[in-house]
Amino acid sequence: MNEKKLSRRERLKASNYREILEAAQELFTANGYHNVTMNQIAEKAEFSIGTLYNFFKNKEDLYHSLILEKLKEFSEIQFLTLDKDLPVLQRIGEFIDNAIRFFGDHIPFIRIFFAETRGESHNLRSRLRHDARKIMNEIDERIASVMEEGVQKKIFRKLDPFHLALTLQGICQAFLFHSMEYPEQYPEGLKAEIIFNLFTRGALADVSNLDHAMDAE
Amino acid sequence: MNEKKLSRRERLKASNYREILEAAQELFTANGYHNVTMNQIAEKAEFSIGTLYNFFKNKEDLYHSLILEKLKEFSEIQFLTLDKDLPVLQRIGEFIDNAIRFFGDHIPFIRIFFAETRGESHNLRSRLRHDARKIMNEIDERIASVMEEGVQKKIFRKLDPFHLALTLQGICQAFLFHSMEYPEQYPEGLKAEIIFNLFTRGALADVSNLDHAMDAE
Amino acid sequence: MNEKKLSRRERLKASNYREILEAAQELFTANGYHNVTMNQIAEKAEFSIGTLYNFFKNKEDLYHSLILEKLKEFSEIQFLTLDKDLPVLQRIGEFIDNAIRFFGDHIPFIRIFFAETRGESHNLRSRLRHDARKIMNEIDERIASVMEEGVQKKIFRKLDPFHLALTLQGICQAFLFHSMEYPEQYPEGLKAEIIFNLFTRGALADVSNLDHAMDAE
Amino acid sequence: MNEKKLSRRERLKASNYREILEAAQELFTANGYHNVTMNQIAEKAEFSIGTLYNFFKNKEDLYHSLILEKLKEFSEIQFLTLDKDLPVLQRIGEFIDNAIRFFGDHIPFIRIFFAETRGESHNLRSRLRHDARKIMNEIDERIASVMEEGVQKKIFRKLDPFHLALTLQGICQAFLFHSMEYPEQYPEGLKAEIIFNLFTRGALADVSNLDHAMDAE
DNA sequence: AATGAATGAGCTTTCATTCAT
DNA sequence: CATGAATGAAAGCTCATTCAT
Repeated sequence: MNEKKLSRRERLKASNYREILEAAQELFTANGYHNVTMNQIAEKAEFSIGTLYNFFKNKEDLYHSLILEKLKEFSEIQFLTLDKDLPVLQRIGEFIDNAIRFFGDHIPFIRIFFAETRGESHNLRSRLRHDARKIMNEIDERIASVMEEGVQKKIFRKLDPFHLALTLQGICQAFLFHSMEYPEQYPEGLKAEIIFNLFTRGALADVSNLDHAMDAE
Repeated sequence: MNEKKLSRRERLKASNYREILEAAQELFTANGYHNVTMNQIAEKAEFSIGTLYNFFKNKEDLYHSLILEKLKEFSEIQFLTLDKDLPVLQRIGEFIDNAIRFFGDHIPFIRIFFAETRGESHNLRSRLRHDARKIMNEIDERIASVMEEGVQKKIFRKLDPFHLALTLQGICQAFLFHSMEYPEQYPEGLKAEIIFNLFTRGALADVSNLDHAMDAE
Repeated sequence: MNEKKLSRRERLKASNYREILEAAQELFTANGYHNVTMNQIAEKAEFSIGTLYNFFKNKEDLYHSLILEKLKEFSEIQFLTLDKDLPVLQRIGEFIDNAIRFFGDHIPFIRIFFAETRGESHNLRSRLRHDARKIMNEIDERIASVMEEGVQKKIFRKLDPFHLALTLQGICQAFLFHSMEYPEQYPEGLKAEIIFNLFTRGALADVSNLDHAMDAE
Repeated sequence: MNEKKLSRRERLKASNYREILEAAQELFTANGYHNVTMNQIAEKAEFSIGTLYNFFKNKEDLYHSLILEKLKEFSEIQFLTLDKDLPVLQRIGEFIDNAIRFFGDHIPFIRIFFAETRGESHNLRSRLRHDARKIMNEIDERIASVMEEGVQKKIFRKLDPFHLALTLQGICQAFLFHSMEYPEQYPEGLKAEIIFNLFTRGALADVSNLDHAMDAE
């Protein structure tokens, strides 16, 4: 009984925490970190400012928590996929699927996400940078190990597995960004096969003929 | 004589303009838009604040001018290359070279650049977003037309040329970002051949065998 | 039985009261009124904030209670001494002893004490000011009456007894403050004799020669 | 002409600086540091808040400047007096006069002054503490050297000159405080002779008879 | 009684921008 | 044109206090 009571309080607290983060996410993704005030978040979450500061040390901390939470969610999904007992190429196909689906569901978030892990992020936010990078690296490393598996099984060419991982991530992100900026060009959604095809087979029509293609036309 | 005088004035004006932009660039790349004050820029450029406001309507305008200037510089370099009278693959090779070199020379700028073209950039800066995206699109379109040329010449597989352009850009950026975050992994600089190789030939060892590879291992 | 229960409760209550005040004293003396939060006091006292507000109307009230408690303690000690059946000069000697000992035991408290009875203490705290001053005045008056006794017994010169009281207090406080700021100059503790000597005999070597001393050297 | 122009600007600036400090002094002395807001000071000084922050780094800095300015003023007056080519006792007499007059003119300031040099002053204000104490110490040392002169000239008893200095300061301050709290008791102002008399001659009627007085009555 | 999450008025401080000189 | 002191809206954050449990 006592436990139940405690649990209810804790559940309430956790629920409030989530509500604040959700309100913050909406505002941050819509306006960017610097263009959102704590008052706005409080208002949207229907709490007082003081309550925000009971949950988070400061604005940075709130932001930090928000980004890392989403990133971890993404990371867990991808780890589950990459760890599956499936052929290498199928795992990679699923990885691409996941990326498209996850960011499709969080399209506006992708911007804030990249603003943090790639773009402007300085001074005080260096810890976030560090933490976010760590998670991203873990994902990259995990893809790389799948790539290595592919190389050893002679499915992939004998290339640096990490380079393969970067390539996959790069193509995914380029398509994601473009579909985000011009959603009208992808009426039925971004197709994972396109990315998969480009990643696996490359651009060339006739690989055996590369030298010739380079010199003369 | 009058003309000379005006010309001298104009040269001076242009030089002051450049000095302000340079001071701003250093500060913005080091600290990010929101963490740089107009006073700091004025101080670094050795002008008074009032003078900054004679050159630029406001802080946004200054930032806007700075980003677009750099972006145009990059765009011009790439257009010159893509317009050259060279085989398709060589133009693409040079394009990769240019990207690596340009961002290598402006490494800290790359962050602010992507913050604008990809990540957080909102509200008031929507015009900058629009303008920057326009330039980026022009580059993408120009690459796409080169890709199309490659497809028509049967050098490239029969794929959407714009998808090929996105793929190339994606791989370039993935490597650039990674080399920026972990410069120690690229002691002799990022190699254009790696990117070229991955873009053109893809990951697979034996393309003819794809179906088999997907199903069983 | 009922009485016993109540009594136990009351004892508990009184003990809690004391614990809160002690925690508050440590924090206030270390950081000053404005730099201590009710939360800090609650934490240090190992109670919840709510409990603090069951004992004290508000922060002012807590502070008020704390200061007056200490002041009364001091006052009681000095009254006991000044009321003793001893020669005037011995009572004064003991008074000095007490002052040194009391503030020696409560060195950090002396600061907060003087901040209240002398320095900054305004607006809302005017009642505390009034109450504290009342106690201090009672002490001063009591010393003055001892001084008057001394004057009547021709031990002291025919001076205003209250002036004598002020003089004694002034010398005591000057030495106390100095020893507080520079404790290293008083390795064996502040000596009551020094104060006693200065108070009773003054600075002059040859009192009869005062006029001469003033004019020529 | 150019010089005149500059001078006018500088004079204006200095005058604004003084106006802000004066407004601050009035408010601080009336309400204490923590009960005065920067907005109030700005309003009273008839400037915007921003202007306050052009003159002072922050609230602490403003306060710091104010206290030290007054303290230096007092210090200079007393140094001039103590350095005069006059008999020791006359210099001390003038010192007392000065103290009474200075604090008489700045009666409300005395409170804030002692709150700083004696009472509550913590954390961030430790530098002010240090600076203020330094000035006070310089005064004390200067008095002590005058006292030493008096001892060497056999005007004063063979006592520690610094103790004599402390005694003088203590008596002065006790009277000042009391006259501040109960101004109605000093209709014609505090008399310097009283302090001088008590300091020089002490309380005892018959010094030669001290031992007897201590034991019996 | 005891708790501690929620409150929100009110504080200090920043900084883009203006404009008289 | 150049200057830079003055501006003041608006931000982040604190903390005494309340009250449902």
